[in-house]
Amino acid sequence: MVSEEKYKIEDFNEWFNDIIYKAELADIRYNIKGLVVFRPWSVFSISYMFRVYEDKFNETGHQQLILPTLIPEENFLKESEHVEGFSPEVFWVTQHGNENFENKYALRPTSETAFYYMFSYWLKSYKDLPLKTYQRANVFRYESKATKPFIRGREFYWYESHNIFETLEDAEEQVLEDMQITEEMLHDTFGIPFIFFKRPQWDKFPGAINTYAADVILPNGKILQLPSTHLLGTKFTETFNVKFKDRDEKEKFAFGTCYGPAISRIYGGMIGVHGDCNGLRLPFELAPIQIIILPLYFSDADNQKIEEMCLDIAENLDKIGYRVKIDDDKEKTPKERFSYYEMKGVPLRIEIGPKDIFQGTITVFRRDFNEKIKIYIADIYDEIKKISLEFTNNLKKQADLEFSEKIVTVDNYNDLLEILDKENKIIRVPFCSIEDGKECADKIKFDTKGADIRGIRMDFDENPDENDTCVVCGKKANCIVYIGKSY
RNA sequence: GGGGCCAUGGUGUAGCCUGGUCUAGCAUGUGAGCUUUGGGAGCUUUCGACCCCCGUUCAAAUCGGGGUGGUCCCA
Repeated sequence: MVSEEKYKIEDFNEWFNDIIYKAELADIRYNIKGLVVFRPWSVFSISYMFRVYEDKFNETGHQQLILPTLIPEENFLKESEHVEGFSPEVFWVTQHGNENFENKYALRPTSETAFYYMFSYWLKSYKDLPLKTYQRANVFRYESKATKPFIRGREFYWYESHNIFETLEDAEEQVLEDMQITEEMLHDTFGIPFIFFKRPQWDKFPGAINTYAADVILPNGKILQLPSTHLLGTKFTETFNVKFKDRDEKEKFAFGTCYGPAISRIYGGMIGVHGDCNGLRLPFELAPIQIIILPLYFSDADNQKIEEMCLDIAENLDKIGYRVKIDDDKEKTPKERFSYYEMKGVPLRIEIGPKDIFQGTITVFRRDFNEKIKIYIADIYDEIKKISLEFTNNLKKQADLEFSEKIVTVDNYNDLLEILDKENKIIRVPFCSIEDGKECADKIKFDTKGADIRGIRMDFDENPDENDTCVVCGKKANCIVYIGKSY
């Protein structure tokens, strides 16, 4: 692995590819481009993410469904903006055996056109609303950009939640709930800082009235879009004839939202945000092994006693409920085993050697601070409990600090260009409008070779001063936007 | 969609420009054995590779064409 922190910042791509391979997260040698094999170490954490997300959906009144992977072309073609947005990326299933299907089927790139087709059967009365559903699914998009394990694959794994409501206000409430869920999952549970933005009108989900998305900043300053939620209004309900009879006995179209946390991509983002020059760092709850115990044998030591102590502690920790493993591989020196488990992101490592036996201690290495501490045997379980409870929060605090340092406020166009060109930073500036400021956005994109207006933040109100002007066109600024280059 | 770079054992690479000496070097890994073990151990031994097709040539890992795959940058 690398010896300098700056490696991760300056050559994040190399770091990422390296860690994917060395920590055995994914195997990219599967012989279809953009489709990769997820290996046990990543699958464990990803499964955990799915579970906590599922609990959260259930808790907030969503019902779980399973819909088919194939979507008939006729469903897909119904909503024109949706078609236009997704068509270039759709995988089509066109034949069975050697015979062509009369009408082809899409491998779902997203499932609005499957859900709304069914909603039209299910929705009859205002009493059926709200109808909040979700499914766990793999979806397929033929990405033309370079693919990257977890971050951008042609098949990825997500939850998609599709909800319909009586009123636009109810739907808007749902968007807020989706943001709250994102905060609790990504930030509180996985320790990933982000900002939720309302996207500019020219950068919406195909078929949405408004799009809101969480942006994460990777160590190289590039932005990774994580969960997004979309206010669909009546676009899909009108297209699919999803109507209900209201209290006033009139038929009305329901109002829809959709929310799509791509778990595989969240995992990729988490790896990037928490990792360091020694490899992965995983939140305590997400680590496949939470505590690794290493006996340090010496030819002139009481190795049997060391071994017994390791077994004893392992057994007790296991009873308490930690995921523990002993690695007593005598072929590998301590150094090698240290590095290996640090690289894999195991949160805590217990070392027990002759010195520990002599002193009545164990040595604990904690991956959140990368430091070793001595703990007296009598205090082991209390201390480990304490560390385990604060571990994830420490990762989160470190990530929050890095995140805040990556955002720079500027008030003129030259500074904006300079910083976007030279530093791995996100810019915060006054801007004319995310409704009709596309010309200014295009100019920025052109001048900076690719930076986008990410939108206005949703977590709190942020207004420009009276005299603030758009850094591009000089008109009165009506919003504060954030600008950066995306993955 | 446009452009650059790359493809050699399980992995990372040298060799390619200037074809022959390549029976393909090095590191790591793998199997066996001994000594080690508090921050990627040492010795002995074993196994293991030139992406595919076509062409040039007496001769191709090396040159040319095509394909496939990877990777990075730009829209």
